[in-house]
Order: sequence, then structure tokens, then C-alpha cells
Amino acid sequence: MTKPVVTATLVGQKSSLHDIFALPPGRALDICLRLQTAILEHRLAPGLKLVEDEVGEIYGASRTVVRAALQALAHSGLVSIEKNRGAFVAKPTIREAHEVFQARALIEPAVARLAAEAITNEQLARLEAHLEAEHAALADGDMGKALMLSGGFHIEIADIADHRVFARMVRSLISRSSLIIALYWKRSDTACESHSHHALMEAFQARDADAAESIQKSHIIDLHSGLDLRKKQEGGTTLSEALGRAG
Amino acid sequence: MTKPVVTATLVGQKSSLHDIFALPPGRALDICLRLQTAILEHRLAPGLKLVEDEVGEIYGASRTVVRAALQALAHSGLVSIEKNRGAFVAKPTIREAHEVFQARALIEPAVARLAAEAITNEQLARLEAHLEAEHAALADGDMGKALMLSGGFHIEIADIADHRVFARMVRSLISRSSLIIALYWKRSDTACESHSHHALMEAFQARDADAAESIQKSHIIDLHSGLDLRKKQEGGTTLSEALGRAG
DNA sequence: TGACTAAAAATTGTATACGATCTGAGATTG
DNA sequence: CAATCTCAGATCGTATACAATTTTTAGTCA
Repeated sequence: MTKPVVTATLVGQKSSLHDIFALPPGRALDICLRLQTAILEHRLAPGLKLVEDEVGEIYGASRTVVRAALQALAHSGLVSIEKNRGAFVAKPTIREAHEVFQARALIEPAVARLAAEAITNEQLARLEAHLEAEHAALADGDMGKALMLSGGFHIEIADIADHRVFARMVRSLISRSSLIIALYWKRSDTACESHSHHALMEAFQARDADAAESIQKSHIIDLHSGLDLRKKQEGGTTLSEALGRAG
Repeated sequence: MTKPVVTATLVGQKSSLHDIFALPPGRALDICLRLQTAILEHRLAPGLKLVEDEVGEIYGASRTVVRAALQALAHSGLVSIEKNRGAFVAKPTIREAHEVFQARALIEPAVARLAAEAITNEQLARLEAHLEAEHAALADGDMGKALMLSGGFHIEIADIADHRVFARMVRSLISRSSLIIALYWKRSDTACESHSHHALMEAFQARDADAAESIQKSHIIDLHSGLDLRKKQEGGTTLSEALGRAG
């Protein structure tokens, strides 16, 4: 049962969650996080409608709370809300896909530099453990888990950089990347990814900020090039079916 | 009566507002924008408490709607919400001030480059008009207006770059900068600012992307250095006093 | 059959009500 | 007199109810 560890990282157990959603702790935040996890795990397909009553029923909360959660998710870009029509799992356009990866290519290398300059031994160990988990998932052929861990790796770096403004941006960009990958990923060999992360790891161990920055930049450009920006997947699943009763 | 034009730019008349707050059009968005304007015009001091009933009374809406608006503002970083305590106009810390300007120094030069590459003659004219208005405000000694226009200038550039992800980031960073300046600005000679904007304008006219990028970078570093990050202003005004009945 | 229309059902938008929590003034005590 | 305690008022958190809007369905007519 290693999954909870994964989701905790990607979803934001560290670096105070309410900082991400600007919501005080409470049931709304809970629902927010659960839905976010479900979306990032690709259990809720892009385009799926999130009916307020239905979500409330599943998590045992009233529409008031659910609405707050959905609104928060809309701000983070994982959900889009249309007037009088409701909330839907976001379905990034091809344009947005490009933009998100352009933004990542600008911001994450700078963040990697900061992280390389500030990283402690303890954080190094943690990051290495993360990398190993990622490697293991790849060996198992568990792609969903590997992708999740891959995102978590980037987020951990942002946390190490200890820059809240950047960290928040990175978190949002990576969440959206997860959706984008769900829709547009084409490349079969995800191995290169793990390789990039390994190279990054070495740069961190050497505290080589220049290397970290440049490796991260290549890595993200590489990811960007791994997208097929023509076809688009349709989302047909049903809500309670995907979430079950526990979510 | 030139102010509405100004606020319209800073607040986001262009580039579909609901994109900024991820809120569908409606009363919540209205309140959101009015409060944002009031905050950015420094009529609502950092730290001021925004009582839900009071805001609702002023704008003629129920708490339900007001809460949605406050939550949206919290996401954009202009308001902070504390559990069981309510919403307050955000009061950026010194650390956050540094971080916001570091982020601007990274992102805005890249955005300026994009804008220089894409700018049309029409947009050039618009931008020039904006610059003139800014110059006029400075000549009048109307600092509040000048600051507002200064922020608007940066936002227009982001809109010209036509990159929604960056534009949204820039908008959020500039909003927060407005608060930061309200709290920490020290320099008396705001003239240099106008000078920087002039230099940028020339780069745009020449479609010189390199120049635009580098000028923007220096400009933001310069702004950052114009902050005094020691003292902190206290906010004591009252809500309805600042907003009046019309807001 | 197919397209259009109208009524019914489902869903969202908003207001209101009530319990929970916080705040501050005044009483109490060492 | 200062510090603490208690309780009333203010304010927030959440559920529920009803109005407005959209979506679906059933029916009608060409």
C-alpha cells in the first residue's frame, strides 16, 4: 500500500495544503483534495460533469460545501465551471497544453536552481527515495503510478526550493500537466523520463545549480515534445462509478 | 473621468474576467471585481477585516454570494481567509514581497519578449495611449492613479503576449505587487518608472524582443529595489467608510 | 420518420435559518 | 491592581428551502 504516500506528495500534504487552495481547513478542503486526487489519478476523466448533489452524497456533505470545493478546484485549473450548467473536470485545449509546458520550461529550471542551492542532506535522501519508488513503478509497468510519482518529484523540488510563490505555480502547472498527459500523451517509452530525473538527482547531490537548471529545462522540453497535439480523448465515465462510495 | 478606463485595465475588462477568477459571470464576480478594485486603489487597507454581512449589505447580496466572492479573492491572493475568523485584505509579508518580485523578474521579461514578437500596430497605439495617461498622472502628482496605470501597463503587455497561462500569472503577481507597494514602498522618485516604460515602448516599436526582455528585467529588479522591507503599515480604516454605499 | 414544441425533471443560483466558534466587556479573584 | 473567568453579542460554518435555468422527455404535426 504505497499509493497514499504518492498521492500525499502530489496533492500537497507538505507545504500547508490550504496555501494551495486558499481555503481554511475544513470539509471543503477535504473534498477538494479527494477530488483532486481522483482527477490526478485519472479516475475522473476530463470533461466529466461533477454534479453538486452527487458529489455531496458521496462525501456526505451539503451542496454549500461542495460548491466551495468545486470553486477552489476551478481556481487551480482542474475544474471548469459554467454558469447555470455546473462544474466539469477540465479538458485542457491544445493551446493550453502548449502554454502550460512553456510556462513549466521557464519556471521549473529556475526552481531547480534554487533547490540545488538550498537542498539539505535529509531532503536529498527523501528525493532519492522518491526516485526509487518511481523506478520501481516503472519496473512494475504501473504507468499510472509512475506518472503520479513523476509529478510528485517535480513538486518536491519546488518545496525544497522553499519559494512559496513559485511552489504554488509549479503545483498548479503540474496538476494541469497531469490532465494534459491524460489527453495527449503519445510516447510509449517513458523510460527517458526516469533517466532525466536521475540526472537531476546527481546534479542535486553535487549541489550543481547550473546543471540542475539546464537538465530541468531539457527535461521539460522533452516532455512537451512527447505530446501528440492532434487527437482528443472523450470522457464518458460516470461519477459515482469512478469514485465508488469511499472516493 | 478617466479613472474607469484605468481600473478597467487593471481589473481585467479585457481578456475575459471570469478567466481570472474562474467564476461564471454573476453577482459573485461583480462583488469580486468591486472589492478587487477597492483593494487595488488602496481604499481597503491591508489587514482590514471583510465581514460577510457587511459586504453583503453594501452590495445588496446575501452571504452566500459574498462568500463565493471572498473565496475567489483569496485564491487570487488579495484576501486571506482564516478558519472561523473570516476574511481580511491580504497583508503580504516581507518574504512574500521578495518572492513576488523574484517571480516577476523571471516571468515578465519572457512575457515582454513574446509581446514584442507579436505586437500589432493597433496594440502599439493602445499601449502608447496608456503610457501617455501614466505620464499625465505623474505630471499631475496623482500618485495613486500613476501606480494604478503602471500596473495596467504590465498587464496590457501580458495581454499582448497572448499567452493565457502567463497572463494569468502576471495579473496575479501585479495585484499582489499593488498591496506590497502599499505596504513597503519607500522611493520618492517614481519618475524612473515612467522612464523604464518609455524604454520598453521603444523596444516594442522596434519589435526588438531582446531589448524588450532585458529592459523589462532591469525594470522589475529596479522596482524590487525600491521597496523598504523593514517597516509595516497598519490598517485601521473601517469597511463601509472606505467603500461608501456605492463601492 | 424527423423535426419542432411544450411540459416535466433535474440541476444550479440565492436567500435564509440555526448551530458552532470566536471576541470582547464586565465580573471575579488572588 | 492585574490577571483570569464568564457570558452575551457578533460572526462564521453548514444545511435546507425555494426560485431560476437548463436538460430531458413526451407529444404533436408535417
